[in-house]
Amino acid sequence: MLENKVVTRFAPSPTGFIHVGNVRTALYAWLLARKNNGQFILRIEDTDKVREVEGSIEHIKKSLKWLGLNWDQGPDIGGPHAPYIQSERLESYKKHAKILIEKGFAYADPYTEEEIEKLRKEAELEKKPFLYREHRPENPPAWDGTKPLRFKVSELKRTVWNDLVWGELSAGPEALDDFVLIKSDGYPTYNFAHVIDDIEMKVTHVVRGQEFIASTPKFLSLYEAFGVVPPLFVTTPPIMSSDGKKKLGKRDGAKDILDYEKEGYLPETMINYLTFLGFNPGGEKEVYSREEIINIFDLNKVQHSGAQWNDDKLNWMNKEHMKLLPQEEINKNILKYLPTDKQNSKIVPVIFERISKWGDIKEMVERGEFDFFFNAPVCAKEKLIFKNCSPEKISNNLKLAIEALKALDEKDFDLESIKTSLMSIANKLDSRGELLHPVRFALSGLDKSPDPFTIASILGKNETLFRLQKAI
RNA sequence: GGCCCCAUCGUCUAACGGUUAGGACAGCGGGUUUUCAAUCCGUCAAUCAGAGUUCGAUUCUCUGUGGGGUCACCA
Repeated sequence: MLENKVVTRFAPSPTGFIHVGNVRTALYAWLLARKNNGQFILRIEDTDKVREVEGSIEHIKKSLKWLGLNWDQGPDIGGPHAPYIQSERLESYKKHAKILIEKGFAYADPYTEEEIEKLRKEAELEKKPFLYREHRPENPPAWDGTKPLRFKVSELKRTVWNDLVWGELSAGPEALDDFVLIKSDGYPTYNFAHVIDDIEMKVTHVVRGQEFIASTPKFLSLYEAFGVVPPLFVTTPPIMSSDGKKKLGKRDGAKDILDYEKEGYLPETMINYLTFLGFNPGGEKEVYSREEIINIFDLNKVQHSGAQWNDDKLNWMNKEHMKLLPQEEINKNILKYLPTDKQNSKIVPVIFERISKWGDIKEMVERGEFDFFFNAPVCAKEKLIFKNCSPEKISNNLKLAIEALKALDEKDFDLESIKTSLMSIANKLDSRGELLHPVRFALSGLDKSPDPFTIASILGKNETLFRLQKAI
């Protein structure tokens, strides 16, 4: 029973942050595990000590936690196949390397890096693909750990395998070569380590990006050498950058996933958006909760081609998810992004309808878009004028507004009453703007602002009358 | 360049071989309570090309074209 459980993993290398491309692969692996009540493993692939970046592991864990991609086995929490950090599993790789040597599937590489580079250049000049196995040494030295250990391809054949997303895939014999298993520094290569780990950790579904399709024949030849049935492969399509048509990567400006948290996107949005970038369950619904996504997720409906990243759609989707939040949650978040001197709960609804992510509030505050709620604006005279009305007419209209508003009781000074009151005057004019524009501008001092009724209801009776009077 | 993969509106995508090729984002136009935002309504917009199979092809086959991936002691 337990043996049939779906086991997936996310295996990042600690070379910095993870971006949306990495996250989506992790997400699909997580969804697959959750959908099948399986196990999701977090494994750290730190076999390249040169590229390793301090603090990456914590940063990656923080990213996954923010997104809610919880793992069942991994660093810190452990599990039946601990440790989950490759640099702590070197003994295991060594053990498996020896098995391969004994079986005649591995040998020490006697060449220096320079010599190999030379052979590679020669092949390039002849316009032939470089294959190490064509230069395989006849009598390789015993492996003492100081030379790279290479896999020995035994059978050159066409490799055919099945992928749960793409269906049947294949590659010719040129995809098979004597690749390095253990580097001269003693660390295993990705090609070797991840296969050993996947075997030992009983991973059933290897979810990975399509950049690994080309090297799959190598992985399969390794499984074969060990006499182990390979796991199922689940290959995800790439996410393309929004401008060009390149696969999104750090070099093309892919952002740290935690930047999206800083900008005020909801984790639910990222999950929803990323799932649907390369997957669609059919139907017209697009906004889904995390639980709904787990239910509808289906490998058969994963796309095969790359999908361009689109910030507009992401923003739209984030707004949709924000609308689903309970009111208290919205209030709390908006107040969190407002400086202490501007934390007026009355302006919360006004702010909410103008943002698509919490971080927008910060920018609006920086642009001073809310200052008029707290300090009376200085109004340029000519801007009070609506179209080609005379100053006298505007002044007179403002007086009418003041009288009408004065008539309202302080307790009734709410949005509806103000609107009714002012509209009854405005409707009698040639154009409503002759009244509404100057009132709005007198209250806000801005070309773009909320409507006059809303502003007045927030400012309150006294302040509203004061500003209108001042404008006259 | 070799090998592998992919191809529907600008973008993300839907469509048992039979639909006026649908939806969403963006764009554009309009309504609502001046403007902006929000919201509602409307609108523009696609099957890469050419053969073949078929009564019928977005869908199946082949070729071409275009795009992507990969060819490390990186993962």
